[in-house]
Amino acid sequence: MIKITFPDKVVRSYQSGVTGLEIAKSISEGLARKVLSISINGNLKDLTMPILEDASIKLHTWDDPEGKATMWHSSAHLMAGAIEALYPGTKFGIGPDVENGFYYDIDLGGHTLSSNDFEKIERKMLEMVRENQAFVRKEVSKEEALAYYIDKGDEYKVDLISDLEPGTISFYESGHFTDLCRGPHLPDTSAIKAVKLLSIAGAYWRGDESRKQLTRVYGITFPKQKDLDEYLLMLEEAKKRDHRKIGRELELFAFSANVGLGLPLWLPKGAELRENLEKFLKKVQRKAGYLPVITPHIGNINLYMLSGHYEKYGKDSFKPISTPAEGEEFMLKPMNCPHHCEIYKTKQYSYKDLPVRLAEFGTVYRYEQSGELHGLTRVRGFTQDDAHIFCRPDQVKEEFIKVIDIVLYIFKALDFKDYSVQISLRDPVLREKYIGSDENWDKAELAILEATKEKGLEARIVTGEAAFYGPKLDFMVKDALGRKWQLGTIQVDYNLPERFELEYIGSDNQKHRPVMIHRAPFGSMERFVAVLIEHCAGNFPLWLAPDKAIVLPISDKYQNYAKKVLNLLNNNEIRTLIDERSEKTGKKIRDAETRKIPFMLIVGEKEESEGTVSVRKHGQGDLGTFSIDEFFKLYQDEINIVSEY
RNA sequence: GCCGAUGUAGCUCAGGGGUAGAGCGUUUCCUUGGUAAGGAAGAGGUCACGGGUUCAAUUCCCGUCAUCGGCUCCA
Repeated sequence: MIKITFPDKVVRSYQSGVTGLEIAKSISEGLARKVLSISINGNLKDLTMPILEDASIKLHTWDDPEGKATMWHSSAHLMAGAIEALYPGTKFGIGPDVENGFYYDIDLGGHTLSSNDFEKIERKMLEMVRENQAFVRKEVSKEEALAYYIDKGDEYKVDLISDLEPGTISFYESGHFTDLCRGPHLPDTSAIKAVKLLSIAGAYWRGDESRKQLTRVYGITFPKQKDLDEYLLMLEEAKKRDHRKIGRELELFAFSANVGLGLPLWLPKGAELRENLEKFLKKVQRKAGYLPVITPHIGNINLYMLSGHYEKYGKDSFKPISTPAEGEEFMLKPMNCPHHCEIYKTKQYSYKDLPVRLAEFGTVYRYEQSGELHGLTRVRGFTQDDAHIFCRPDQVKEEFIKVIDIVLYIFKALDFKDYSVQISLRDPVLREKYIGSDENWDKAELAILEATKEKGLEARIVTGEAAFYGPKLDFMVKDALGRKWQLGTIQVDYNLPERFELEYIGSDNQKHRPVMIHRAPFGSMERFVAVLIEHCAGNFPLWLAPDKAIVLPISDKYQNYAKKVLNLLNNNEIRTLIDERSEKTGKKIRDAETRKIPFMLIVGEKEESEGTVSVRKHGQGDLGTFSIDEFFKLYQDEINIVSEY
């Protein structure tokens, strides 16, 4: 007998060799029907795996991330089996579960697959589900595994196995399909009730652009048809929050082929929104001791050669601009850092002067690959809410923490709760990707790790994602469809100060090198606004909304009074519109609601005679009648909701 | 840049080898109405662009461009 400990600390005895499925059955038949996989001592395993020793377990159902993962991983095998049956000779790369479903990378030889083929594959998958195929684990030696795939002619699997340590390798067999796989899997396909293939894409083998491109098929499965229906409905709803759609509907921004790809045009309402955000951050930065600077949109090519940016990114930039002077070339500014370094160099600093914090809403231009452009989130011309902090080595941690505080304050003010934090360090192998000494890199990375720890931030550490001059701390927020975008970024840099020979005079009367912190709490105005739009679905908080109110006269007879109200509000810095059309009030309200204008002020005979307005709040309905002064108070109370930094 | 899909009015979309439709929006007129759509008439299209097949192409084929979903990249 062995002792099995459940998550609630209850301990029960079972025969040695009992399986997760048998344990589930011993609890209830209902659980046995729902259970998908098991964690044994914290390791995710097959339900059919015999448990031979005392263990702590947790049974996973669809309600757990682990249960979903098992279901989707098995579904990837199911799909691969269906594709192999339909397209014999297909070679298989990898097929993991992902956040929403699964994919499989396949090589169909000369055949091409398109979304028109999805239905056929889905039908085949469901057919295989009805056969109730079991997932059977087999363990073989590395040699046997290699022999199997060499014989099958699947070079991708051979490639994968070759990288594995010698020893036992597991295969999973379901129906006629056998796959190299660590597992775990469902006991059989019976839990899979609804199948939907979602999209098709090219994906480079092992994520390497120089290697062959495989066909990646994305899909998702559910234990109930209803769950699939709900998921598809959720996707439809998410599309309604798309910033590109709302940006057009609310007249915030646009693109023009004549102006150029990825070069956003900020329309009047979008510009107002952006300025509100800029004003907000400028106020915060003024309090935090930042000094505004302004630098040109172009810079001599030598500046970027000095910084190292040209060597690293020159070929991916807009081409240099030639001038009438022989051999003279300028670049469109791809980043602000070198300019700010030059500003630092215009005077001599004492250690007592540091830190110096230079801030600029700096517009930069980067020639992003055409396939990468995406609404406002990935563009070729954008404005960074940039600043560079030049400080003494002993000030790095404190300054870094202060920047984290600004980022967190902004996220709080905008109600961004669902963000993740990532620490990007250098790749210790590909040393040539970076400039500067290992000693400086170690110092910079340590500073970030310490500051993050001190702030209690739960950060994911990723090696190889650092900028070429220093490690980063990034704040990522998801868009409506769950795609992660990097917004706020903070970077520690010991290298550019060396390249630019930046100095300050220390208390020892000697020259010392300052440390530079690059930081942009929004990241860029474009991307931040995009994510903000998707976050609030265009229903901006009052302090950000481009237009605050609209006056709706009930009929033409009250136009004069309506205009009086309009002027009164506009003269009091409340951006207000008026709807003078000869339309019914219901229509005017409907249109104002659609335009997501925070306040609707309805005026008719009653209001004119009393000198009042009837207030309707966007999304909330009628608030009743207010004198103008009462409305001002209502407005001020709401606009002051943002707490002070 | 690469893979796949898509491209018809300002927007959302239908149609289909015989040169084009709806709703919303817009314009004009009527209507002067109290909390999410009043009525009528009109204007608006090189059916993305360039080739090819055909008596005839917006429709079929090829190419280009753009957009969308991914991959790669992201200072």
